[in-house]
Amino acid sequence: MTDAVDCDIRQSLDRISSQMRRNYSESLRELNLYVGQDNLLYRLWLGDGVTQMQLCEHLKCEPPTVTNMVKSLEQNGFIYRKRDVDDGRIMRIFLTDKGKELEKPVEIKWREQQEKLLQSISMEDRLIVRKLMQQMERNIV
Amino acid sequence: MTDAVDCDIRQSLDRISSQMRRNYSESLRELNLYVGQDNLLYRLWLGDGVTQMQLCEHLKCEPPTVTNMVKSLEQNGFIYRKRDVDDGRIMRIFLTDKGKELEKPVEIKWREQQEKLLQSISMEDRLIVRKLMQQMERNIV
DNA sequence: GAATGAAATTTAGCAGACTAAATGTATCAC
DNA sequence: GTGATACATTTAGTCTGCTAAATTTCATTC
Repeated sequence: MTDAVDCDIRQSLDRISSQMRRNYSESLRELNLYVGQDNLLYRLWLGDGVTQMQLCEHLKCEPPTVTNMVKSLEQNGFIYRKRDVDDGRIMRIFLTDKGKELEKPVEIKWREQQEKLLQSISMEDRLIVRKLMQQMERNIV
Repeated sequence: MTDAVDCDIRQSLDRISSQMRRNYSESLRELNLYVGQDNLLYRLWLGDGVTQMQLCEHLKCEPPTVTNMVKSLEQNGFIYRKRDVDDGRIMRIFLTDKGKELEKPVEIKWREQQEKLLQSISMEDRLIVRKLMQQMERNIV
């Protein structure tokens, strides 16, 4: 019995996150963004001029992944890169106007998807789920 | 407030599933498998000779993804493909001995990861989480 | 039975994600 | 200042995942 529940939770988690990814992907394509790029831009909306290593930490991914994402976003005119004047190893990433303009529309898409995910779940239940998911996060680090 | 919780849940979900993916990936590399291939093999352990379309449905992904996964698994000697005798469009996928031998070791890895994810969470809470996640699954289809 | 349409798979091309290895730059010790 | 080491980024190559379009085979309809 224990096993069945455990297994269901893992698989359920998997199905939810991959379906969410598909939904976000589809939704973000309307803004000419690929899924994941929104999260990189989000870090820049909080304040740009950030290094790629800082983006790595925020996105929780490896440097080559950031290199590719940054390249793609630059080619599409959402950001630009500038080498640091004091430390030649460092690339600093900045938003273009086109990149800044996406903040509001992306926020709307996020809200829509979140509401869809949690519809018909009460506030109490949301709090419980959040607490337990935070525990899971600590468990798997 | 509502927003904050919603957002936390979405992001938490994201962090958990990507961390889980990393953990599974690392764990499965010891068996010479890439993450996701275990799930394809699982379908074959239930019974092989399955078509690629059936694998699509099981993995909930698109045909080209299955083509690539099957190619990789075939090259590594875990499975082989045979064209259906009655319908020349269909490829049927079978396990090799090497593929069959992975069932137990993969099951152990799954159990390990699941236990890690849910440690220190009570049975009641697990049931609650499962119920709410099932609701989320229905929400986002 | 030839043409049309539907189904299963593949190809090409792109994105996120990874590892391993290379490059370029900075720092620090001697 | 030269050499060793550490750090930020890039390159090359692989995998899962996708879409769009091509291919092959089957089924239907006229």
